[in-house]
Amino acid sequence: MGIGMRLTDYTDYSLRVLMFCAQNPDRSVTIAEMAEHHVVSKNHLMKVVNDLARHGYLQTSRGRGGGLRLLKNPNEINLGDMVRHTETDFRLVECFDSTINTCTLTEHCQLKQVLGLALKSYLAELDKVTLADVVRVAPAGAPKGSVNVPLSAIRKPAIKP
Amino acid sequence: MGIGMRLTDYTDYSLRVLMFCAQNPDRSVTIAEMAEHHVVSKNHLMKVVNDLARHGYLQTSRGRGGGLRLLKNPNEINLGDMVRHTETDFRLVECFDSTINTCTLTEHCQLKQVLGLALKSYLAELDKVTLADVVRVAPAGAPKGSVNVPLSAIRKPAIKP
DNA sequence: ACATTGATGCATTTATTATGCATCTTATTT
DNA sequence: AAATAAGATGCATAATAAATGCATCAATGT
Repeated sequence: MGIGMRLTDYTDYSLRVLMFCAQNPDRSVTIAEMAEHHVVSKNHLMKVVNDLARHGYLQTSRGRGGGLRLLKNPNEINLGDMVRHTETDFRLVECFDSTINTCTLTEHCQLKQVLGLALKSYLAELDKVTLADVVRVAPAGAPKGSVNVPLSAIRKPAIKP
Repeated sequence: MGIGMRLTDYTDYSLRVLMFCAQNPDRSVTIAEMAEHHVVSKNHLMKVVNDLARHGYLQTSRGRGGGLRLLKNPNEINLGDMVRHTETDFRLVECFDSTINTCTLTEHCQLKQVLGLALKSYLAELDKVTLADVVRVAPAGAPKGSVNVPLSAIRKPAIKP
């Protein structure tokens, strides 16, 4: 069992899109291009890109010559914020709904608070980091255009004794 | 979208089982009892309990009068360890599998490390806490035996603008 | 006009989790 | 010894969420 602390591919691709844009600041990149590069469906990236645009990360333009551009400087794009946007469900254990809860444990149970602190700590760590920190420009002569591997192909089953 | 940082019900119930046992140190508690109290299927709890037993948290005994007992002191049971046991998938973004990866970004991409640090920070926070910290014994006269609500009944859809 | 590119909504597939069922083992009680 | 009360185990099914695909529309440049 366990889905645990895993982030969605959605978040993963959101980050990749931003990284890709950050690495190509001098031009418009297209969804098709990234879909090919990352071996994801265009449709999936569409939504990712669309969401990023809605959140003000990207400027998009249609038609020939169109594509995406970062609207912010990479060093102004915070990973914590990103993850807060793309990951929607931070429910952890919402075992105690105040309206219906009658659990005896509740009054003295600190679980919720503890997990809340842990999550806070997780995000705080990401808050320290910007896109610029994770994307370093490739040095001249680095192999370009190599093909990426789709996430789905490299999923390894969680090993559990 | 987003499953995000949510812990599984499995983890949630694991914690609840331990908490329940911790609150009844003077006797054996049964799975059926907890299933009723927490409104979960016995089958589900069976696995939870079984796993906890395998990991040395619980002593189980069959037959009439049997049930569960904590094998450790609540203050020796660490929440970080617990979560590491019950949550199996800490993959985050395993976008870069060394054996097949040819992504250009990889060499200069710090994403993995950054997310790793964040996770570390999350677990470190839980490492500070023991079962004893989250379970405080109810004061005399507190209402006993009130009924809990199954997680499935209180799931609220994630709201996203 | 046409081609290219993103936008949107809905449908489908896949993965994972949660739950249920059947059967077996172990212990206790009578 | 038989009945009963527990947990152990494996397989099957259902529920949920995520990933992907498809169809159609809107905008923009040539």
